[in-house]
Amino acid sequence: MTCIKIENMSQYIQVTDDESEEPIEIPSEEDGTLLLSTLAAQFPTACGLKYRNPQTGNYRGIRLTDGNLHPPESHWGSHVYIVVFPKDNKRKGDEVTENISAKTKRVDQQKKCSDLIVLGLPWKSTEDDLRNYFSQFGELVLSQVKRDPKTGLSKGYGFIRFNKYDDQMRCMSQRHNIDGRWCDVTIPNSNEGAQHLVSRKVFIARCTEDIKSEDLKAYFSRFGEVVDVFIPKPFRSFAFVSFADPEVAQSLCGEDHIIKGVSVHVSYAAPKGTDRHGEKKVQMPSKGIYQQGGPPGWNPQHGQGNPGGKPGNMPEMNSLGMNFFNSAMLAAAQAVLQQQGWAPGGTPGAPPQGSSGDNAHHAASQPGSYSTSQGSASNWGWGQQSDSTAGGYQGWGGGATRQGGWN
DNA sequence: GTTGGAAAGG
Repeated sequence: MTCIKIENMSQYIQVTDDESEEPIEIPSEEDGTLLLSTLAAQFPTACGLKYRNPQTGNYRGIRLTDGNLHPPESHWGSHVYIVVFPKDNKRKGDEVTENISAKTKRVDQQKKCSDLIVLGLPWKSTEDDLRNYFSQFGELVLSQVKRDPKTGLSKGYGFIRFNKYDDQMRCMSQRHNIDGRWCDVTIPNSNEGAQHLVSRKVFIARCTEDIKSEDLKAYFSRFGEVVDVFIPKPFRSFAFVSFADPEVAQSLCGEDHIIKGVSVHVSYAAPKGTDRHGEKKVQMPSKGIYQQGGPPGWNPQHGQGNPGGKPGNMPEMNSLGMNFFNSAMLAAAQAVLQQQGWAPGGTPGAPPQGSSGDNAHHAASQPGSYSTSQGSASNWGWGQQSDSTAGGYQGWGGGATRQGGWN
């Protein structure tokens, strides 16, 4: 008489703590029971199991004796079992709906998240540096620095991703000083998601050629910290000014200001690549606006550092050290200011952090050294200004805006 | 006559 050995009754049981999620499969014992300890290995505080009875739609509890969970019939079947946790004081219904809505919310948050590009990184920044810095906004699920595959050198940008949309939005809503460089975080190749953010940047119309970037910075700094000025070359009678605080930018829009005796108009900076009517600009493929027949040239010899450059505040002066404001103009300007309710001189927010003679060195050793615009926020470029020729860069702070983005 | 500068993932 032979005993028929029932071979390996053990099976994998589908278990989850959330019905809206993928179950995990955990093994039963050979006698067909499931050890609570096996369950607890996956769900540490679990105290039992239940499953939905397909006939009634009700939950059924699983028998538990001595740390063994017993299959509802002779076997576990193909049910998906739900982990039961100690209840605290909560009513059952509350807990279930709470769990579900919390989970739904989390999933929603994740779905709304996207990879974010970080532009303007210091050359030396590593994945760890990014992670360390950006973790202050929330948990990161991605941190990478793009490098030249050959040399391994950073290309000066990278990608991060948050788990929570809220974290992502908080992160995108400000600029970041990473190791002395101002960096922007945006959604790559798209404005979506950043659309509702207010621009930090204003468009300055009716500029004259003798309004230099340092004039603009000196003037607009009274309203708030100016983090970038851009004047297109060749001269086109307009400029851009970016503030650390978007609200400052917004508050100036629509106003006329007198700078060096010239009435300039401040308005919203249209997203790049559109004009003020929001029309997309079409550019002939072969002819760039920069130079004949080629991609925008990038001039490595310009740039770098700030030869005789003088950081810090200077009054309304040009590179020759002349004071542009005669007192009549000053009075006029201040009258305008007062009429507009502006208090001169206030500069809220942290000052640009200097510390980056350093980057120039890195930059110098970079391939293709497009490091020109990576001047530190504290570099004023007084020196560059005077000998400026075509193609010269004349801002200072780490390239505030990039293609396709607000700033 | 008045809307941008380097880099956007193999």
